[in-house]
Amino acid sequence: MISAERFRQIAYWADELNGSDFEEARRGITEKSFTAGSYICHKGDRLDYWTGVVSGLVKLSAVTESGKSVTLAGLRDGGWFGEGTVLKNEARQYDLVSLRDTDFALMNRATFMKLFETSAAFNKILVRQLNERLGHFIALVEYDRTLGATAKLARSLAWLLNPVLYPRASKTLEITQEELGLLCGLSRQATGQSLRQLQAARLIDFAHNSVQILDDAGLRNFGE
DNA sequence: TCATTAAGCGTTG
DNA sequence: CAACGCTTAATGA
Repeated sequence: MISAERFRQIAYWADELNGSDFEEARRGITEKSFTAGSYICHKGDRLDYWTGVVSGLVKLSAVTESGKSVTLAGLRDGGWFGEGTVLKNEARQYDLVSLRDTDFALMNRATFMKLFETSAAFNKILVRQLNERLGHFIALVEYDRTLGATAKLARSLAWLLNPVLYPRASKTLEITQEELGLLCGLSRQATGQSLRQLQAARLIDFAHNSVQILDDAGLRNFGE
């Protein structure tokens, strides 16, 4: 269980819930840490929690038939995920890997289902998240086939700044080029090169350990 | 063949 | 000391 203050810190949606729902949610959440490089879960595992990334960086990936790993999404601090899996009460369909030391907030399934069945505000939060993620996965279909390296990077960056999934996110990301490469399926040097291209196009700026987004619409539409 | 990558190394913040 | 840029040899479409 966590304090009300802590709850507000780690869940951007906390204050959308009314008093009793707020309490219900708060009581159902615990925190857990993972070190860099560890698997939070593999495909097929059960993970019966709605999960928030408090701090750190997480990769959501799948393994193709040919055996290579494909990243489906990156999750940064402030993001909440797994609502689809908890709702359907099924095993995870993807691998979840922490790219750095990461702290998670976990809402247990009983709490999640109770809120789902009784709280309109909670449903509103869920629908908003699911809808946004649907858009992400649709974009992903063309992503791998048609887009070049720089466009891939541009889309990944745009998603890490998604205002619905990360309403509190600043325009500056603290992330290394290697981590960024892991997230969008690029090597370190390809990532660096693409960053320079996006900078030349005035869509971003970057320095050691950080990327600043200057034009999110431009990033989303890059390469069209 | 041409493009991309992992590995190593010197430099930088 | 970790992150970055650059070179090189290997790899693969």
